Formats: sequence, structure tokens, C-alpha cells
Amino acid sequence: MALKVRKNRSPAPPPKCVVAECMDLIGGAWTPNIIWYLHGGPRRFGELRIDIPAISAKMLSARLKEMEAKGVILRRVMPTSPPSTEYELTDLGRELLPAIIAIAEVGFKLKQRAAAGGKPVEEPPPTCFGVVAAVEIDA
Amino acid sequence: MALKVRKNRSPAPPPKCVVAECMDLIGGAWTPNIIWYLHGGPRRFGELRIDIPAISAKMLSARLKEMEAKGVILRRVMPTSPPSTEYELTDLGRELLPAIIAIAEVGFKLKQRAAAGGKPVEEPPPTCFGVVAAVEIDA
DNA sequence: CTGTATCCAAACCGATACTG
DNA sequence: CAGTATCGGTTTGGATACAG
Repeated sequence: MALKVRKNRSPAPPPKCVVAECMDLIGGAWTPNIIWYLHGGPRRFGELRIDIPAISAKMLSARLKEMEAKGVILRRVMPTSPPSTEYELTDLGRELLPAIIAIAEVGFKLKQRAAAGGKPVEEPPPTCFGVVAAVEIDA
Repeated sequence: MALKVRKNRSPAPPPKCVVAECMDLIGGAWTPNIIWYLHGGPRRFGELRIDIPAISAKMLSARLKEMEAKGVILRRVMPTSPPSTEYELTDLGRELLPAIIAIAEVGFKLKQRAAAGGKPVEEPPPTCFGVVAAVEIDA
């Protein structure tokens, strides 16, 4: 251990907080969920509604519009009948994924612990999202 | 690249979202900031108020109380004169750090890009928080 | 110094109903 | 299918003043 315990109050000037820049993009209550369900590829409005059971059409619409304005997602209207719309992460949106995944990993651990009755989970899952990373569809 | 591009709509059932479990703990608007400034060690009420300039005493108090109730932080009153209070991350709170740090790292990248005029930053900083990890005070 | 109390504005959010 | 409109309730959050 190279660190020493601090003896005085607030001797270490805290590093400038850089959390806000990211939280501005993922801070909304539903935003992380939307990004999460979009990370596998483009997805439609109705699909997202089913993905996120508790969300109302109004909120989903509002968040999607907001995220589009911020450049996090891309909205593409397909000229089909009936018309459908696809939402997709932009490059900027994909940059948020590490944060979202880290959040999900912590959430996974928390959930496991809760299921285990409050006792800490020992072995951290190597990558509980291997499944996610291996999305592979042939047709 | 081992992945193939999906050809149909929503063929991949999205993995259960585990983001909510963590967002319940860090979802508040100020919570990530508080955890961030607490990750270097215990910190007092007034210090946090200065650390997070935009926060009001009311909100800071509310968040701290909420986080204490959730077991994320520990509140310790020091029997000094004038009395002071220290807030510290619990084990549970420390488990949230990977997510917070990931958020901060993304925020750092975003900030750099913004400073660079919107162009993407190429080299990812190895650990832009080495400074943070090396808190070391002699006296 | 460490909060709490009150007032008040704005944002968030669900339910429901309706349009193209 | 993909939204929008409206209503109403809850939450968030700042300002200010006050208390232990």
C-alpha cells in the first residue's frame, strides 16, 4: 500500500468533478435504460416500450427527442407500411456505453447480493455481458 | 470481428436490464457528485458544499440523508467544538465507484472533445485519475 | 459549523384519449 | 405503428431564514 491515511481535514483538493458532463447525457431517469436497450442495434419505438415496461409513451417520446437533440441517438423513419421508426446510437451515444455497462455491472452485483440475502458476492462475474457482446443473428 | 449484422427487426431478445438496481443508488441528480467527492476519504458537510458549488444546503442534506438510509454512506458526528460531521462511503458505497469512475471517464473524454472543437479525441487517457488514486498526505 | 423549515417554481411522470 | 395533447400528482431544487 503506497497510500497514507490523511490526518487533517480536507488537505487534498478534490479533482474537478467531470461527472456532470456525462450525467448530463445519461442523467435522466430513463436515459440509461434506453441506451442499454439500444446498444445491440437499432430498435423501434414500440420495441423500446416493451423493453422498458414501466415507461409511458409520453416519457419515451420525450426522452428520445431529447436524446436526439443532444446527438446521442439517431432517428430514422422507414418508408414502410405501416410506417416505422428506428432509433440508433450515434458515435457519441456509443461513447456512453462504457459508463452504462459499468452501471449495469454494479447493478448486477447488487442484485446478486440482494438475492443472496444481503451477503456480499465473492467472485465477481468475469463479464456478465458476454451474452450481450455476442449478439449474433444469421437471419 | 465475430459479430454479424442483424437482418431482422428485434430478433435478439434484449438482456434483462440491470441498470435500474444501480441507478436507484446513483440516479439522483447530485448523488454521483457526492460519491465522487467522497471517494478520497471522509469529508464534512461544509467541504462537500464547497466541492459541489451549485448544490444548496437543503439538497445536500436531503441527498446525504437518503444515501445514508440506503446504506451508501456513513454519517459520523465528531464530538468537537464546534461540532463537525464526517461522511464516508460504506462498503456498499465503494462498490458504486467503478460506475462513477466510468461515468467520470466518459465525461472527461466528452469534455476534452468539446475543448477540441467537437473533434473526437484519439488517445484514451490511460488513467485520468492517477492523481486521485495517489492521494498521499504526510501531515 | 451543521443542518432544518418554509415557500415557490420547474421538471418529471403516469393515465387517458386522440391523430396520422 | 408512432407518436401528441391534456390533466394532475409527485419530485426536485433554489432562496431565504432560522436553530442547535
